[in-house]
Amino acid sequence: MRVGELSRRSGVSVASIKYYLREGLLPAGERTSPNQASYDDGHLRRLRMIRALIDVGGLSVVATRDVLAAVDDPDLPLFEALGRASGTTTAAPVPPEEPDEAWTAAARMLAEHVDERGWQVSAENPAWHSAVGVLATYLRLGDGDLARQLGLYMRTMEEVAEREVAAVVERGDRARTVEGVVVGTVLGDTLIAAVRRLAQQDRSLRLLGEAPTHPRG
Amino acid sequence: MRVGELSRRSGVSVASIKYYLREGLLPAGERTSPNQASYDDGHLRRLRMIRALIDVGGLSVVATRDVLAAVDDPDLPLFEALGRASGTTTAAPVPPEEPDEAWTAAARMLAEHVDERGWQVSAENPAWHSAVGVLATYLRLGDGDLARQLGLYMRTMEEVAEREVAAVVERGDRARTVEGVVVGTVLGDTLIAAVRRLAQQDRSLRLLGEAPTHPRG
DNA sequence: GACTATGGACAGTAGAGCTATCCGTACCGG
DNA sequence: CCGGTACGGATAGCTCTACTGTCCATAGTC
Repeated sequence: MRVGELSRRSGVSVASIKYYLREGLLPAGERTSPNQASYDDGHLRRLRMIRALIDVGGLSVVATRDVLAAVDDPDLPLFEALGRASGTTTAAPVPPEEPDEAWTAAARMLAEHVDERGWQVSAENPAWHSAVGVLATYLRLGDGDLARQLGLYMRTMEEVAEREVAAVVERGDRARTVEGVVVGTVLGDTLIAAVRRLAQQDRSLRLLGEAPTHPRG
Repeated sequence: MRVGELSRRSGVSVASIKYYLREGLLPAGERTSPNQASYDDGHLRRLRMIRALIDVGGLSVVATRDVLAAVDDPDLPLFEALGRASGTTTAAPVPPEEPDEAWTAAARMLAEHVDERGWQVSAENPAWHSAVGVLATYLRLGDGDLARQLGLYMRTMEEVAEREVAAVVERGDRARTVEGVVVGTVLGDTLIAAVRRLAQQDRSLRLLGEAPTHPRG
């Protein structure tokens, strides 16, 4: 198919498709003549992924390109590719330019919890810095209430990750698997956040007795 | 204190403070003369919250303003204020302009799970649309793997919310409580996402036997 | 052969989030 | 009370992101 059809079928404007091609998010089409090209279902698929990562996952164009590059690299271990999606989540706090008191305390706290659960994680995992940064921010803001929930979050996310990884193991095709994992990881953040809000509304209703303004349905 | 000290103590430039004042994120200082004002620890606190919500929580300036307005409104029920923070998370997918097949299927799926767990949530909760949007996106992208994890996410988030709400119940001061809840909710998303990444690395290591490139320490 | 579509290059745009400048007044040390 | 710095308020400007529009020469299409 040509670019017009790709645009119609994906709902993405031709101008934007050209932009994604320029920025390296979308591979070039197959040349049919020195200045003509044709695209296939792979391009359509990729385009839909791009929009999902940007619109739903909230990634920037650059972050999306990097994630997709990791997906495309067949030499990258599966969860290394996933790791590339790590640094791409919602705003990572400032890097440890000069670790202040809060940062140090936060790092110690995380390390203790991780050791306690026996997790094997690398310090290079951007998620590590991200977690420490959030913890440090919360400590700076006052009481360590969020910090006290860290154990809870780790316990529940361990179960979540266990099942997510298990679901991946029983697969064949590497390319499709990686795609699914990356999308699941990035979109999963948004889904989990939304589900958390729903759960909070339900629980607050039960525990605080506050009535919802409009029942669903 | 005057604006210079506020700037020094918060690490936010005077220009940015003026900007936040203009945009209504930060209340005006107390007038000491027709064109002079003084700020207190409340302003400093608020300023730190603003930076946390923007830098760590990833909220936009406008979203931050709205969340803070809800925090300041003493008539708003506690978890109604929290609900205001809902629409502010990472990128909500397109509103249901014209509910296509995927959207309808996603909505049905969510409704079934919610009914199954007996959650009481309102359709006005922006998190509802957000969840449906993510689910629909995943369905459009291909297999419904993420969708199959929905039950897992709901089960685990129910436990998380249960404990978060319980932690809030045992409090007194409304203003501080709301602040803590909002910060905990928004920053919690980032923390949970980071912890999920760490857990995924650990579990993938155990289940897939992929060695981390650099062990922590 | 007229007409539309295309690839490629590049300039332009809109919005977000600041940042800089200016002005007239206020505070502060000497 | 005088010079210098700080302040508040208003407005203009800047940087970055994510497109969008225009142009041109060539390709495909009826």
